Amino acid sequence: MVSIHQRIFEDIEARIMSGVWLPGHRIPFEHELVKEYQCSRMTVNKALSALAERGMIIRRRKVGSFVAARQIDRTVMDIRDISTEAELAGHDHSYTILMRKIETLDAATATQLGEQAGAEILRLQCLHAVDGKPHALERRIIMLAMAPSARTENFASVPPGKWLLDMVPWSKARHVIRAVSADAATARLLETERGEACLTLIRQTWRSSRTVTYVEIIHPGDRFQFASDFHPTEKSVTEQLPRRSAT
Amino acid sequence: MVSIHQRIFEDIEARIMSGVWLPGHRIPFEHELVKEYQCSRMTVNKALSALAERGMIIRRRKVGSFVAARQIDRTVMDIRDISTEAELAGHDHSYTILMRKIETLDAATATQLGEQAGAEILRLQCLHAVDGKPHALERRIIMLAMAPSARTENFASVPPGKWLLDMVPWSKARHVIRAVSADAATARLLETERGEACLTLIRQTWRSSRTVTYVEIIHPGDRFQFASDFHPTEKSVTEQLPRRSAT
DNA sequence: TCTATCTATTTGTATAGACAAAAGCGGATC
DNA sequence: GATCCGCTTTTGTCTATACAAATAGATAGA
Repeated sequence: MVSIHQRIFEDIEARIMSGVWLPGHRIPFEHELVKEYQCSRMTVNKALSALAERGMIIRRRKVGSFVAARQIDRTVMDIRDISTEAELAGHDHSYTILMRKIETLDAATATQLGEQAGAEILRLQCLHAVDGKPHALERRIIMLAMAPSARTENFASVPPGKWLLDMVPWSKARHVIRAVSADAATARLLETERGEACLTLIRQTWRSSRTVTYVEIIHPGDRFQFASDFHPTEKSVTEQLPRRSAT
Repeated sequence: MVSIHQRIFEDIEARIMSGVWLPGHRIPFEHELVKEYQCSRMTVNKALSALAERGMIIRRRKVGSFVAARQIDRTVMDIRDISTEAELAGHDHSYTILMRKIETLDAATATQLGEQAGAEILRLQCLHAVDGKPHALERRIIMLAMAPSARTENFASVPPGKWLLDMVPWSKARHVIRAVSADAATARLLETERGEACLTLIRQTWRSSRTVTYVEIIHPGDRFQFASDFHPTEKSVTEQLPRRSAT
């Protein structure tokens, strides 16, 4: 039992995905689809608007709707908290806080983060293990002004990444993935060779244009990779249970 | 000049993003918003449906609409063709085809790709340079059964990645990002040290569950990184000019 | 020839009204 | 208490209609 607009959506989507309608091809005008599907224009419009919203077609007044140039290579990557990721994959996750101290932001780091030097920060270093083997080294800075409750949190039971996501709202995130060679200290902690290629994820999150946290997560290259499947068509169904209101 | 449904959308979005309405919070019922904005229910419905489509709220009949749990850490990563990327950044891009030969798929590679050994493939190796410096080594396999026109294409004027995107439809892609140490051959081509950390992107694309192409793109770690900004709210505006129809 | 204006077409937005589907809730019954 | 039934609320879909905005193409004018 599907609705009409959904059927129109899927019919057109299928023709685009299968290559029957190639990029640039003009999709029937709304009034033509109205005739074809025996429904009102609003219904057709809803279907086409959804396709446009999804980037599959482009619509221009007086001109028509066209199959969009292939959305070349934009992919959605799930970048999860390590503990969440390990759990999902059915692995065992543990972590150790190696360092936790409150200091003030030095000039160099401040510039790097785009913040004022002298701001009070919590600096954390944390070693994650999956199934007993070192899996990632986390170096984190938390701006205490943006997350004051971090001052008294010892992260004994919840790892900092997860804790922050639950406790501190953010509005923008920046991710950078790079490959670096392990320096001596990192190699020792990760139980790998010095110079070994490591996959580093850097994440900086902001709330109203002020940094909330900055973190580097360094994975040994032989034990970790990012992967994502991408179906250009798929809806992002991320049903999240609101069964009980948090009032 | 914004439409009403857009204003409703943005008002609610802003309250969610700022943390005024936390996850689990009940959003006013449609009829309440109708009163507040002095508009019809269809208009309110459009705004709320869009928010739901975007995953920011969850709607349940008879119950209401609720702010969704924070979409923790899903980020959209633009993984573009190298030449496109370079152009966008205003850099100069050139490439050399190092190898181009037609062979049959050996057993090991076939297993890796999930295809039948013995299939005819085009094997390519291509060195990309940006602003005159080696930037990436591309090792590609094209399944000739899925892209027969590749047989006669010499990729002299259009790099293989771009050519494939334009010419060959695909329905699914898989991306893997990993860090590896450069072996001797790779290091020489990329003009870097052996053992240097490299950022490798692997992409495999399928059409109707058969591989179209498989490619490894190896970047020197000191000259490349993946980066993406993520605003949980933002629409994915990928305006692509259809000015001239390709009929 | 070039420019400004008009016109027709297509999409975008909005409305009021209708009914359907889902689901919480209370009451009746066993 | 457990189960079923019907009531009510809220969202989901659809229609018919209307006008606005954009704009390609035609037309008129300089």
